[in-house]
Amino acid sequence: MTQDKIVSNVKDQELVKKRRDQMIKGAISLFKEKGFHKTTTREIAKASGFSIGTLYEYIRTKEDILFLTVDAIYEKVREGIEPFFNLEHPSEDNLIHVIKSYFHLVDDLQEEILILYQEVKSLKKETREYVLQKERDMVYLLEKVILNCGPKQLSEEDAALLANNIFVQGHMWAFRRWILQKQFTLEEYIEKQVGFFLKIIRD
Amino acid sequence: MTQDKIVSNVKDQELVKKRRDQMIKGAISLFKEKGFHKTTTREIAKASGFSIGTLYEYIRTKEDILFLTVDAIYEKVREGIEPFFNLEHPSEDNLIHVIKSYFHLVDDLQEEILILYQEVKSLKKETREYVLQKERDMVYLLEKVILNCGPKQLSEEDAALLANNIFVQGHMWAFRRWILQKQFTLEEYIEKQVGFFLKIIRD
Amino acid sequence: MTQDKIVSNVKDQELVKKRRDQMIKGAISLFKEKGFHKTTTREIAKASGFSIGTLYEYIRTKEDILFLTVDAIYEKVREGIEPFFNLEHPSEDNLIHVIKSYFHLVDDLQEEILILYQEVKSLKKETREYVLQKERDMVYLLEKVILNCGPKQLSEEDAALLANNIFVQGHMWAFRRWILQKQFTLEEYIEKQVGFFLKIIRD
Amino acid sequence: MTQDKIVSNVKDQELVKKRRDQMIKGAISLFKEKGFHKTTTREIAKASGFSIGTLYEYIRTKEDILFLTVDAIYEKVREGIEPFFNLEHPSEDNLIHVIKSYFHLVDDLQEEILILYQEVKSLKKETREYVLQKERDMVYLLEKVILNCGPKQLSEEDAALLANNIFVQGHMWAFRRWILQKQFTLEEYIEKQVGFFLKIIRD
DNA sequence: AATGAATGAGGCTTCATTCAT
DNA sequence: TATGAATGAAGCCTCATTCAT
Repeated sequence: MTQDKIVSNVKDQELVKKRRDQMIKGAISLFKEKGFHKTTTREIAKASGFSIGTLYEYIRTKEDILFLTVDAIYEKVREGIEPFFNLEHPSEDNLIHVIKSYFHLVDDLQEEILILYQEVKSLKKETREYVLQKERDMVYLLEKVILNCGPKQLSEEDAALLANNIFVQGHMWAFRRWILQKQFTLEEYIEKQVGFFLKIIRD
Repeated sequence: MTQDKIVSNVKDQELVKKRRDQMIKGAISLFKEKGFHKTTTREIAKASGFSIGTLYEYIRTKEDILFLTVDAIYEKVREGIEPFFNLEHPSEDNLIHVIKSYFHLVDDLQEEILILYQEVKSLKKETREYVLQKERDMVYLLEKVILNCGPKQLSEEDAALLANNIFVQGHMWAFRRWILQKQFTLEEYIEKQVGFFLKIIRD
Repeated sequence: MTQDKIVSNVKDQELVKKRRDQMIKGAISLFKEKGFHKTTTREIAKASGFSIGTLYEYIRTKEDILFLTVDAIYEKVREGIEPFFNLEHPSEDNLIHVIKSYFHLVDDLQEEILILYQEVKSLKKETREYVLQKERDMVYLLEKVILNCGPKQLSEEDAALLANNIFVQGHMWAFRRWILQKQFTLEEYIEKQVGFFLKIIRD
Repeated sequence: MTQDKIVSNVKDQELVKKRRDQMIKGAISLFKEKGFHKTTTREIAKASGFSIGTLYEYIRTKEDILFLTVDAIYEKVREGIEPFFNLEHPSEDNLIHVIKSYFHLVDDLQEEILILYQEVKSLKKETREYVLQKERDMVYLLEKVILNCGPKQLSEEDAALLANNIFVQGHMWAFRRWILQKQFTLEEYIEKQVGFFLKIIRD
């Protein structure tokens, strides 16, 4: 489990979980506003509702907070999509439904997505690898559905690339909102992107 | 002109240009490695080949360096694509040529693209707007070509969205290289993405 | 209260008072020696008996230290005179006693007085106004006594000017010591100035 | 001569005088505004009408500028009073005339006087002694006149102290203007102070 | 477990002075 | 003589982390 990767002085595992959740919530709201580097540990402690001393009872370094935060965001995304996958009975309909749901999810988590794009680089190699694996897992899931439910049989490679495209097209709704959200509503955006996608996989 | 937005103590404009170019070169190589926040002004001065005092003769604050750097990257991209546009005689062939050239360019500028994704947020509103306008201009150019040379007439909105998709598909070659470059060579990636694109614009 | 005008990170108000008092003591001894501008914050921290980090837990900027210091000096002066005023029963005797005590006080606080003359200008408008008001209050007190106990009735304006003269004649014992203390002992100086003063207020 | 105490690279003595006069004029206006320490050598060069390089052709260190400036102010004061002394035929009338003229002079030179009070301390011992001697000389002159023209014979010591009082009462019109100039016009101030002075020396 | 005062390395920036032209 | 670009020591301040209570 993710949180086990971070050492805490406190023994009570439930408490650790609770405090870290407070911490993540505080950190996300601060990182949205000013980014990881411009946010101080004191600010995080305050936003989490406890003292700087307490903060350090539950983590070792500031980077630990970034890791917990980034990981939590990936979990939010995963939790937000997984329920929509019908892995037993894949179908184009289900695929489209998954994609649309994913785009709605990204719209909800815009700022969180931005944090990923800006701060993952600041993680050290090992933890970065760990969180990127989560992304890989999700892409792989989507790839499988694409592969199995297209009307026409796609190559694995095409499916893999299309899965990546979909993922990034979701993200770009967040990180290019300064241009996209001026021109499209979310629904328009979804319709168009799904439309393009269908042209590719059909026929 | 961009550099006029940053105040320098030095009067000789040629020298200012020269020193700032040294600076940008040094900064890019450092930002690639460790990002803006973890790079110190002293390191930038050293990498630029002059003293910290000299550095501050040519800028006012560290953020000025980020602005100059980000702006220079956008210029590199612009200079790298513009020559390929044949605006007098738009054609599908030219469009495909532009797109392929752009993907090759992105491959060359991978690290620079990453800097954009990670650090533009650290610019203050005004300068951020300024550089984003450059991106908008490029997208608009591509949009026009897409609009005029499709075999089938596209709507302006479709063209706009497709232009954005192309741009981001370029970038993602850089920012998702941990996943894409494991599965595809650059040429394969280009072939596939262009193939998808053609499916969309050709009926 | 004065110290409330300066923000501290530390919550314990007693501790804030204690640390700031250490700070003021250290700062005064340094400012006496080399003035505000030539004294570094590190020197002040060291002279105060704590680290630079701790120093900044109790103030926001170097100028805050100057304000605290200047204000403390004004307080020293006020505390040094006020007890001598017999406001219920004003009399020439009491007036003379006050003046003499004040001159002795100035002799004790020579260096501190010099700090006022040299550094108050470096305070920003608002805080400068604040400390000058303390001086005004003291002058006004003296003015009242002069007005009420002269053998001959003085005009308010004469009393006001005489109060200022007395105050400055005290200060000048400090800031012109290079000339006055070569020619007079403190007692001689007091006798003469008081003598002159009496000539003015008596007929 | 004063300026000989400061070394210059330039040989032409007339030029040295000219450039230094420009420099003093620039420096005074800057010191009035922001004080010696907050004024940079670059600003002084600019206000003087030449480059930082040229500035350093005429002085050795920033402190040299302070010395030249302070000395020039003392000279202004001296030149402003001396003509009024009638040393051959001392008289009370002449004395009063001198004092009044001096008070008017101080009114003209208020800001310059403030510079003296705030910055003389920043001179190194030797140069400080040098300029203070100029003040001593002026006081001594006044002392002699007081001694010789009183209706009643004063002691040398009384005369010396009165001379100092007059001098400082002039200065205080400048350095306590925040309180005095709210209550008195210059003429009222002069009348009152001269009135007090006459009460002391007559009778 | 929780607190928050203390620490000091290190970052950004300024500016007096020099020196090649 | 005049210029102004270059220098780097040094100043102010921040902030991640520790530790005694």
